[in-house]
Amino acid sequence: MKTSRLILGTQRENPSDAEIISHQLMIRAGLIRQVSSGIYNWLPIGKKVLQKVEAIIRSEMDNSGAQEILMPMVQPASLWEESGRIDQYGQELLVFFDRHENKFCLGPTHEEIITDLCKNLITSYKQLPITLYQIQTKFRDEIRPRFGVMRSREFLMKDAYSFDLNKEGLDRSYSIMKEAYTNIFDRLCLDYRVVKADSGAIGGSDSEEFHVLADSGEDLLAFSDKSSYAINAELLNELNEGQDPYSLDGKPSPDGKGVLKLKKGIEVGHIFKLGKKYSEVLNLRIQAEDQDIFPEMGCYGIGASRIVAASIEQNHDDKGILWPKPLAPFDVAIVEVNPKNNVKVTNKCSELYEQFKEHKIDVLWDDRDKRPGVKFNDMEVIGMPYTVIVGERTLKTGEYELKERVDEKPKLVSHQDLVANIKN
RNA sequence: CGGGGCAUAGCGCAGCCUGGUAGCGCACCUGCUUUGGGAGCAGGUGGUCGCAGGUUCAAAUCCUGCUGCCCCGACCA
Repeated sequence: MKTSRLILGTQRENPSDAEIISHQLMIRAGLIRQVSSGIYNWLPIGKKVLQKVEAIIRSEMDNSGAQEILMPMVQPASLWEESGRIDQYGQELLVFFDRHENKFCLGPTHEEIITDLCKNLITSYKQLPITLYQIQTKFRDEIRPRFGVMRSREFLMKDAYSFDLNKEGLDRSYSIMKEAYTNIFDRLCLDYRVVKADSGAIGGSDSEEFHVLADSGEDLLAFSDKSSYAINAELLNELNEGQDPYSLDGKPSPDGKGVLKLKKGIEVGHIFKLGKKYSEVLNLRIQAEDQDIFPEMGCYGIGASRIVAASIEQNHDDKGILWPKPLAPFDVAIVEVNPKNNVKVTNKCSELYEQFKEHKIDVLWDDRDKRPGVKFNDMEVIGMPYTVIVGERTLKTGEYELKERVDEKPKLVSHQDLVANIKN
């Protein structure tokens, strides 16, 4: 891709209404533009990053044996009435009517739909265990959307649902999914923690949250300094009858080992053991050997769009985003210095551009007739992991200037090392 | 929903108090000069001043109502 054709959408100034760094940078780097409160357009660069996140999630989900499906965003409200959640969810559920005056809602989650689907799809216990997942747009009419895509009303989510014959099976499916989550967040290069959590409106028994550590996080997490004990402070607080969560700092850990330390986290994943809650209420009955059973269900969510913001919270400097390589929108940028001055420079860029493409390196060639500083700044704010600088200065030497985003200055490398470095 | 703030060009803002031709910087377009860290000069494009009503000869500006957006709180797989 050449920048002369790419809709970059970078901006020099911070938007006045963005408070946290990831929101500011997502707009300045041209990842998103706001449409309405909590509703965003994803521009080309942002969409590419989002797709990288999706691809990692998809590959680990597939690897775990889960099967991808796609469920509708629009759901009949009758299913929510049947499950009893229409009142429980309240106004966060966006309800509307079609031309026949039938009541529908925009799906904030899909337990009802998937359970209903499986009523016809799963005809025998021999088909269990099964885990189905989708990556899809959700809508929750949040009381107060904020911080860009961090807490938006419309957002991209991976949600998975497991069905097992019994509790032991559910434990297995749950731990398989937990392992898949660990792989996913590792590959996403996030600094995260797994904590015990409140299962909230989804219901069920055990539940754990995956939190990206960041000062801008909206959740308070408590960790023991001597053991692996970790819990959402909100939940611990409920157990301790509503005291100030911050007062937990320094208190003895409930597991008796060490004292509690507090940190803020961004919830990017949540896994639940639902049990029979939905299978019973929606009457998902499956034939087993000697009697019908209600399968033990689990559900597993990951906020894909939120991960983009969370990654930026952990990876930025005063110049812009510092994407970890697996998330970067491109592998490398070629900055062409003063394109109009010297055809040889352009020819060299063209040659490199083709070579990168042959090596399956996703390359962005900044061929714009702009001053070098403008290009450097643009490539830095969007967080290109590598930039090759091509200008008259180094053209003759036969070496290449390769600048890593995290480094102050470029280093001179041979052609062979250039490709090797970028692919590493 | 309670409290606070904002709404004027794609972005950032001034003008409003004291009514009288809608402005500045950045971005964008054209030309010339420049060229290794956000260039200079000259010319240019782009606005129902959030919406509706009112006062007035005249409203971005004064009055009333509404809407949208942001922040704090409550809430939140």
